[in-house]
Amino acid sequence: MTIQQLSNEIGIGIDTLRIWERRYGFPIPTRSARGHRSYSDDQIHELRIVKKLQSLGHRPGKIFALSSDERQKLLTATTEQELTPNTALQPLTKELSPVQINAELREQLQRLGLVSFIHQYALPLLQTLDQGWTEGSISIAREHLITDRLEELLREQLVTEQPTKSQKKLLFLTLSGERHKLGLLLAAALFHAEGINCILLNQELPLSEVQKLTSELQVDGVALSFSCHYPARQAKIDLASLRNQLDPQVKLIAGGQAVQGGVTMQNLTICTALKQIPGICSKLFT
Amino acid sequence: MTIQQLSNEIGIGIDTLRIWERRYGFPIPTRSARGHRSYSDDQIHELRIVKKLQSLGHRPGKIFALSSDERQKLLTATTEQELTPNTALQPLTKELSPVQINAELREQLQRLGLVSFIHQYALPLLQTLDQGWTEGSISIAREHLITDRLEELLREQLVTEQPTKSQKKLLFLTLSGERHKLGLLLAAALFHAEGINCILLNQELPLSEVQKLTSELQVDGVALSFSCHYPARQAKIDLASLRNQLDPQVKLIAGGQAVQGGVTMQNLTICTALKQIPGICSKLFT
DNA sequence: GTCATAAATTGTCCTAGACAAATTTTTAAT
DNA sequence: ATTAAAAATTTGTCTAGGACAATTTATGAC
Repeated sequence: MTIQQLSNEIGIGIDTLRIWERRYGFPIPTRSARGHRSYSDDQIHELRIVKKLQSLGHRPGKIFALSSDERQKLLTATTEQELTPNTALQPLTKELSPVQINAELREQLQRLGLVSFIHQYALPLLQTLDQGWTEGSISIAREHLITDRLEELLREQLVTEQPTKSQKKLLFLTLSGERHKLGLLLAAALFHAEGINCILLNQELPLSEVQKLTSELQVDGVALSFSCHYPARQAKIDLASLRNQLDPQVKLIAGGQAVQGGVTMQNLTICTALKQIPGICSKLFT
Repeated sequence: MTIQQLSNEIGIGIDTLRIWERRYGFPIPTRSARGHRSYSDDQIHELRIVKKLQSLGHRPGKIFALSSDERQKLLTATTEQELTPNTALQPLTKELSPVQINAELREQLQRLGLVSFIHQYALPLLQTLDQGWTEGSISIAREHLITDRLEELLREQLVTEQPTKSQKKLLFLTLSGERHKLGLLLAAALFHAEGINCILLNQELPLSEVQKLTSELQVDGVALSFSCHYPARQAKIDLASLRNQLDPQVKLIAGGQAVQGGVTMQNLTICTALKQIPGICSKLFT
């Protein structure tokens, strides 16, 4: 596997991969005849764990000082505590076909209602998938499959259930370079449950286009999500720029790991947890 | 705008941007205090046009030999001929709100049926959007918005209409690095119309995971899409590798610009146009 | 005209170095 | 001993210029 492919695959920059090799001596790939790097499956797997540990707050220096086994241990140690065991999820993560997955998800949604479904079912499910990947009991393919079905179901909710006659309209989007949209979707679903008219953009949008769209659609606010992969510094800059471009009356809401670290600004609402959404709603729109 | 952001935004590699500057003298960005490149809005717009021309088959050497105006002319000249004017589309591309766009799309779908909707409405619409962007009459934001609603509608069709009791199951996916999924979605919708049970993955999948998923889901075939942004060489390699990994009984179908250039292989079906889908269906599954 | 060979074009990789932002450690002061 | 400022370390992203294989175009022989 090429350095380019690897970078794409696990979401670590090419420059970063090279400098890790130079500084920490890992990963050291084999070289092709032309001297190009070629990574093994093992190295890819190791790097996934490294990436995971990093996003959990550990720094490269420490991560690379550990052996492969120690890393694995650290990973389970770090994630374990957060797990809320839920036996109801077991079948979903194991044997069901996509049709059955769909059926199961829909049934749970019916039973719990949208809000409880997200908090009591979807979030634990996502945690379990994560945990399962850590343990090696769930393949990436399966994780993607289930996440995909869940996304589909939630997206459907945004369209089909007509919101109550709230005049409030919110635009949900991610900026170019932010490929993680699940968090945004969950947030949108919860805002939807609060009676907000939610417009969710699946495509990533250049910063400069956001203003055009908000004025064209005459929305009352814009909600953005910045995952841990988005440079926190950049998120801050982007939000400031956006706040500047937008009409002061348009609310600006940001969520995701990259904005947890004390981004503060006039006229900007940071959403640190999905639980806050009802509160944010009533604060902004009443 | 940073070189990294620019690269993300328009889909041209960082190395490529630098070497274009070295070789062709464009774009030459201003430099920050530390010597880092900083691109202007004009340059970004120019580069979008360059990218477009390139994907239309023109080579960089020629593109960069032209002036800005000449490039614009060449672009309109190249795309113009393909346009099938359709006045019915006009309102959609101009003034409607997302809710109205949704309504309009749904009405057309109702009226035409899925297959005709795609051929007679969706494809011309996408062409018009493209054309509109070229002329500068449609913003990127609006293009994304409409594309997004269309995607949503089509994706819905795959779920809601239960396919007839065909035993045939097809998995539709894109490999890591392929971010364009619209073509795949259109194809899936047409296969769906042929009575195939279509499982569409929204997430990009590593090559190595595809085999696991096909065997786990026991699908009868896998369909992949490779847009013009995917390196054609790589697509060929990936397909060969995949064909090798998969059970010979599992059909392999590939589409998109990157596989138009004479990729041939045992037991691989190349789909060069959406019109071919009914034929492919009957050939593979009867 | 057709085919093989040579030349030009093009994108991606290479090395090695620099530096700012963020974080940690050390030092100084109360 | 706690806190604050200063120094050192860590980390990711940028820089430059070079190399080369894959592809496309031009040249020449038949």
